[in-house]
Amino acid sequence: MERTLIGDLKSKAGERVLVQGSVSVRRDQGKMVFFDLRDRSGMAQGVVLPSEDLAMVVAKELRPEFVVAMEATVTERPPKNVNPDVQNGDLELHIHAIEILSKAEIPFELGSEVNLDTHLDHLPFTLRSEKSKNIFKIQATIAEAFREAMRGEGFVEFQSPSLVGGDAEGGAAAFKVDYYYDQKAFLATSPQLYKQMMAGVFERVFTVCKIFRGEKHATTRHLSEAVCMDFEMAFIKDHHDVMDMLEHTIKHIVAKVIEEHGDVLQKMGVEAPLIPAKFPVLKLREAQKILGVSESEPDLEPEHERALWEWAKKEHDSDFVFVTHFPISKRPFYTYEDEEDRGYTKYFDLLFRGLEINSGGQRVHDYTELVERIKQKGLDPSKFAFYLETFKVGMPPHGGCSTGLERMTARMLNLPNVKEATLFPRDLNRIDTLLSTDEKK
RNA sequence: GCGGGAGUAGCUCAAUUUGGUUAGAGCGCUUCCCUGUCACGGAAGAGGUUGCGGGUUCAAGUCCCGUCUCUCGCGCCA
Repeated sequence: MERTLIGDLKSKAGERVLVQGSVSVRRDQGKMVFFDLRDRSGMAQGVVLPSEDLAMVVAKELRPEFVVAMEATVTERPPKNVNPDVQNGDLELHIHAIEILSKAEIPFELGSEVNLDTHLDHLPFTLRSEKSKNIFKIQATIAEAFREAMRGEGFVEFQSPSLVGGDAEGGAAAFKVDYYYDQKAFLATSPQLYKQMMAGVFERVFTVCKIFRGEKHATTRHLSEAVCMDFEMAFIKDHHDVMDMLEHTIKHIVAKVIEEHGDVLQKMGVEAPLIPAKFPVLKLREAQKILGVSESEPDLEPEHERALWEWAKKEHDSDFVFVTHFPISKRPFYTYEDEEDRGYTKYFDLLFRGLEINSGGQRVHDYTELVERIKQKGLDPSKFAFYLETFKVGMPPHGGCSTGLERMTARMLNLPNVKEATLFPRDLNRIDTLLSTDEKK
């Protein structure tokens, strides 16, 4: 018999079907046994009636998470037994035969509220909970919507290398790789330099890739391994072109998440993001003035970022706010200085509900200036010859930005810790062990 | 790395400001009862070296020191 998905049972009333899935709960009534059975398409109640002697023997053995195949007749429930609060509450499966495909022994009830640490220690199990499944389905939608928006604007997706010969940003701590005999190698902390090279090839490019940062700290917003959604575009006027493009992609992402998962957001008690007609934009110094903090600080502190969210909500009905014009001294060598606001950059951060989820801006595209800027940072331009060739062979004005996928997911769903929006989070203390077969110790 | 908080049953947590009998609860688990449950219900039961090491005391889950782990905040950043 062909497998029938639980989501399709409604159209099979009266028919005998084969369903396969996992037992969620068993309610043993003595002479009758009820189950909730779920598969990828949904949940339905099954019942083993007293007349089903053979099935009853197996039914008594079943426990939560047992994987089973059942032959059953799809039956409409009598009106008094209809349960309007659950999926398929108007029908049930009258079970004739049960085959146990896999037994299960679970550490605790699936979906119970556990501490983050416990959740992470049992990921193969806890990721199966409704909440986790919803989080990562939505995350998949975010990445998909990003790609959609990019393709719609003529961007070409490319694959960025993870093994690189140096640390592009200079600041972030890179993981060293011991492999090459005579060259240093690292895991990429950003696709930045490759993105620029590719903008020279296709004008408009994007990538969704892993980045690795070995920063020695533990916070609710940092991971050693994260996913970034980056794009880079040529022939821009200035950073506002990048911001407009970013705003367009964010709006597309939010709209698609609401369209496909609006009911889930509601069930999770999460409000849809506040999207104004136009995201508010503040220069760093304006933001500092609003917050009443010193305008000589080179960046905003997390506390200030959260305060700025309050401001954006109140003044602009927005969960998003751009902050631009950070001092050039604190930014990488490729950052474009604003000719009309010397000492400050055509760069921005995008804050979403008080957390930096994106940063980007216009890059230096003039070869001579770039060499000069590398020197100013105390770096050796000859070490950047490969990258610099991009500009030597002619490069249009360009810019781009990078969105943290986990951060965006976490803010979208009001998850306090970004690790909750990461399937298998790695940080200073955590990496999955007990995977290898030859671990003898 | 620095600073707060925490570590008690499989999970989530209690254990009276001021140390005191055999460390409790809910959920889960095991066995039994139950023909309409849907977080089923009922009865009984198992389950703990209170993270680890040391100390103070007649007496330590509780106080002190060390150590490990988790968690939150901060520098940095996606």
